[in-house]
Amino acid sequence: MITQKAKYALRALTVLAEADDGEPVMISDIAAQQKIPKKFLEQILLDLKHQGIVVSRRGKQGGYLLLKPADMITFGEVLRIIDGPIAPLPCLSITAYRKCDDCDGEQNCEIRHVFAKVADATRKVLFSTTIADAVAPRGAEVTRMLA
Amino acid sequence: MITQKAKYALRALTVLAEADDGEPVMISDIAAQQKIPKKFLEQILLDLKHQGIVVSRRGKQGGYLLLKPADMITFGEVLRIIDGPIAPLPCLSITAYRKCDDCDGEQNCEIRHVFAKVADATRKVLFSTTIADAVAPRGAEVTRMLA
DNA sequence: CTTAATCTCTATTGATTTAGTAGGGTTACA
DNA sequence: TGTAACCCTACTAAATCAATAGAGATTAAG
Repeated sequence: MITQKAKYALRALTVLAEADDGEPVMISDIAAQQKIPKKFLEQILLDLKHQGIVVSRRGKQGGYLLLKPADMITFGEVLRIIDGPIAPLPCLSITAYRKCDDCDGEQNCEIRHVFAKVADATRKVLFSTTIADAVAPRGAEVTRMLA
Repeated sequence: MITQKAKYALRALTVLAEADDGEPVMISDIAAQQKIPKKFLEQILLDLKHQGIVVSRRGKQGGYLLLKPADMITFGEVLRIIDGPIAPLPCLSITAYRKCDDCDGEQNCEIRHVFAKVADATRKVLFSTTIADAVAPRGAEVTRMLA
């Protein structure tokens, strides 16, 4: 299960993706629109800012904007920032590798082998889907495939 | 990330799969062989027993045995018992479906749509791999595919 | 029939994570 | 210079994780 926080982050980004270019969106607007507790959303957007996903403008007329185009922001990178490693085992994580203390001999660990396949399949989906895909009207994906 | 408990469960089952047919294996032997805290393993095996994965014999010469052949026990069903739902969102769970309180209109929820693909991919791997696969010598899978 | 070995079950515990809340501090537009 | 907005840190209640503890039930062996 992904955390509530990650769900909030993804929803918030879709709001930013739908905003007019260069027009900052206020935290309170995003919170209201997506029913996200405002103070919690603040933290989330701050994280996303620190990790180079969004930028902010302070003071009156301030708010948040996407730093990169929506079709350059993948679900995978957002999940990594908010929820941490994608991999189901520490010894399979790309960003936070840690040897399993029990299984010695990773090459021979069949459990690892199975979960490596899970991790691959998961990454394929998460890193090939972007915020733009989440905003696109229904059927857009199919349309793109036929083009 | 799967829990430590799930990893222990899978390892314990591979030990049972490797035991001679009809020969019960004691908790302490499994614990020693796989470096699992014995009392913790007790609980795990009890769970697996209640869920019809293994059977036990009490008293002297007692121990645990697989209830089904190892190639009929999938990683997926073990994970469900120990860690709960496979799906990354409650609204995608087969065994523990729960409507997301925020996203109304599941058909139109694009986040759900993306994670549905993740869930499908994960299930494909987890329910097509069995304890027998985890015990089989390296390369067995390839051999089977070429046959 | 007693004893020791073995599984059975429930409760408890400490650490960590999750999902927020709280409350100032800082910036910048008007 | 006021005040609307983001910035940042700390705190907390509840749940989950990874065990540990200990009494009870069952069975094989002597």
